[in-house]
Amino acid sequence: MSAQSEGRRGATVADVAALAGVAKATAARALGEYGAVSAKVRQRVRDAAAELGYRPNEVARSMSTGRSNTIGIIVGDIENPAFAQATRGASDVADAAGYDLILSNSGEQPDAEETAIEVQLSKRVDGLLIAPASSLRASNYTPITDAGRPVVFFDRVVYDFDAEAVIAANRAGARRLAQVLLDAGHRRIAYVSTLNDLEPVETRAVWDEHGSLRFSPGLASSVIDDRVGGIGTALRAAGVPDPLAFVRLGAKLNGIGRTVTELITGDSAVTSIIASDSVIAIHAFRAIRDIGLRIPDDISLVAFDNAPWTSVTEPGITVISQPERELGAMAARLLIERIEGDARPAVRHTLPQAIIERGSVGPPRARLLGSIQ
Amino acid sequence: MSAQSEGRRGATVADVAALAGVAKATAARALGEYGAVSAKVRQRVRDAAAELGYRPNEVARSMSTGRSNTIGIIVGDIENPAFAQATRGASDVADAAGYDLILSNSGEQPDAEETAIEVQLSKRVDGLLIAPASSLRASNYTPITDAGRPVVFFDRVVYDFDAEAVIAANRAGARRLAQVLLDAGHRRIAYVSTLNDLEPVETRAVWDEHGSLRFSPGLASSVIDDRVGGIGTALRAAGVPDPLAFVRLGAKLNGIGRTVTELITGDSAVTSIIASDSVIAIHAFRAIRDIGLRIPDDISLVAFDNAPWTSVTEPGITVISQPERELGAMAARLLIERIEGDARPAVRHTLPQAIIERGSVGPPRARLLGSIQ
DNA sequence: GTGTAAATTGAGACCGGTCTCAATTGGGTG
DNA sequence: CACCCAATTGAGACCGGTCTCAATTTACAC
Repeated sequence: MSAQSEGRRGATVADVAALAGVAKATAARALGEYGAVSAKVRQRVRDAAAELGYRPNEVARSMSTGRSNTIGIIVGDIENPAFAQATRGASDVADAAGYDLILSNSGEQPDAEETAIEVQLSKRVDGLLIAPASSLRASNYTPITDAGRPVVFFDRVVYDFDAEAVIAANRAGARRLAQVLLDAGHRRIAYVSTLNDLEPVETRAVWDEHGSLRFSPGLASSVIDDRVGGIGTALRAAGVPDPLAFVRLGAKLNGIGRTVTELITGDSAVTSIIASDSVIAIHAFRAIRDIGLRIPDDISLVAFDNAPWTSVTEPGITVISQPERELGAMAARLLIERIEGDARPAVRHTLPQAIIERGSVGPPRARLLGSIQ
Repeated sequence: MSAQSEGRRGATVADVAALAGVAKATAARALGEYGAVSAKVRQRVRDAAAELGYRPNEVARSMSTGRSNTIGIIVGDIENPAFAQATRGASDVADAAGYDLILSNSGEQPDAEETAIEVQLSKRVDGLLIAPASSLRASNYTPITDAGRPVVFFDRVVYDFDAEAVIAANRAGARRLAQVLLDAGHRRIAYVSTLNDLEPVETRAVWDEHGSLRFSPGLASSVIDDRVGGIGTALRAAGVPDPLAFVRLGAKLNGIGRTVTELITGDSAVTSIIASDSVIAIHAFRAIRDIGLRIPDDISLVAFDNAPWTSVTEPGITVISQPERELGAMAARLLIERIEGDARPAVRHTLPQAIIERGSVGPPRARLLGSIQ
């Protein structure tokens, strides 16, 4: 007792066995619910365990079984509500199946992600759930399969790595969002994202036989790749001459306002904006208000990500809502199946997005520049 | 090589030692950077390790050192942005110090929290970071100290448990928020929280010699305890007769609108509302708009939690912003210090909150009931 | 009462590191 | 060149479980 309160090492199977008067192996069987033990002995062992306050040492168990009942999850930034929701979904599934989650933030840096993976593998996680920092850097993930561990990607895909993935139907969602604007009469539609992709998008565009826009090589984020592709496809189908003219990648967080202002008031004279996420949307919303324009009368604004605030502004913002939580949950389910033996070929699962139409889309207004300032 | 790609167990120190032609102990020393090894041997071992693709097994290391370099973190719900931010803060600090985070969600259920703690202790975490599900249930945490592990609470405090804690200055913040309303002339000030506390608050109120409001026993959440205490103290100091009259705890998420509507239009005829968090605030905001009232002309609304949307509504909402990230970061710092030997007596650290005044507070308006409907 | 198969129990190796302790090697000094 | 002390290396125990295999007990049939 005093030993216990002094923070000493807790009781072990050997201690329990000694108190119960049986062999270590027997006590272990009774405690671990494996192998055959007579009812009488089991009870005796359990009583002994209770008396000593025995708590199984999972580290030791992992040591001999090679299984840790732990899953590694690597997200860009847990503060990002999308990742937080996906993590919650994964956590609930993992929890129900008896797994724990080791969380790492990559900060969207492939190098940081690489070390995070290394650390997690060292800790002998049974599998990994990853929102890839870059869809282009397949080399980050080979150590995982080399170590014989399964990995499931979520939210994003890695182009040249054969692994299960669960993503949202961004291409369809983007097409839908663009269509809403097109239907309202817009032709000058901008898309703003913070994705930092070095090379210009235009030169990589490839239009396939169905008139669908693809990129080669793909964009650094498969999400943005799908969205730009979907928007471009929709615009071109509607006969818009240069579908990629108003795509703005690589916006800096504190430069979004300026980017938006330029798009609206500059030569581009855009009449509507698609924000790639709610952070961009909020900056765009403020920028539009700051230059004295009104939504949807002067400018239409739509966005990905059904953030709480989009329903509370006046007007509410038309958005695409993402199945974030289910993304994480499904990825976790798939991963656990693989951990427990499933060896079917990897497939990419695509979860539908929903459009939530609110009041931020109206007909385009003729060039505004003159009336401003 | 083929063994590796077949997902076989990786190389061990013994394998490396054999290849380098030294004893296991020597290889371990060279690899683990402990003990003395000649430069020549160290190089030979490193080369061998590289050749075999050796990756240290942290589980085995934990087994013999008793240290896991892992910290358990238990939050109510990682989807809650406050917890997500605190977790990020903790994660960054932990990461820099070489620790990993095992994340659990308690769902604010003390029983779930108890099992989460049990599991984490079984995994031999070096210490725990906990946002307590209940400030009243100290018994949940005795297993931690019994196991000789340190624990640091954050966001909330546990009244009868002696452990380090990092919390925000909610009492001061609440007083400040109430004062803003009092200064604008309000006397009928409501406070709405979803905290589910069984017993009525009034009967537990204790006014100390300085005129400060305390509760005995304390409220189930020390955060709400501090806030109600702060508000009550401010109201009483301003001569408001029954400071607790419009405190509404236990609001159900989908009943917030009704609660708010009743507070405004019912007998209470409240002229201002303090929302305990941004979710309540958003419901209140909508409810107020739905009954056709305007902020701040008809009703003043203030809230805890500087959620993004509060800056984008018209008008913006006056809020108290919480140092969430720093809460987690500081808690992690303190925990790691304790893990690494610090044994100073536990203290409670209080981080300041900031008030952000926007446009949601105006002078009170005379009873509105007649003009509604 | 005896034989046989099944059930239960015990002994000890093993997982992959760390760590203690003794043995060996090496360098410097007189 | 012998001697002493420090540095380096090796052998093997240990952490706390699991698991294999052999020994022992039990149950049941004849």
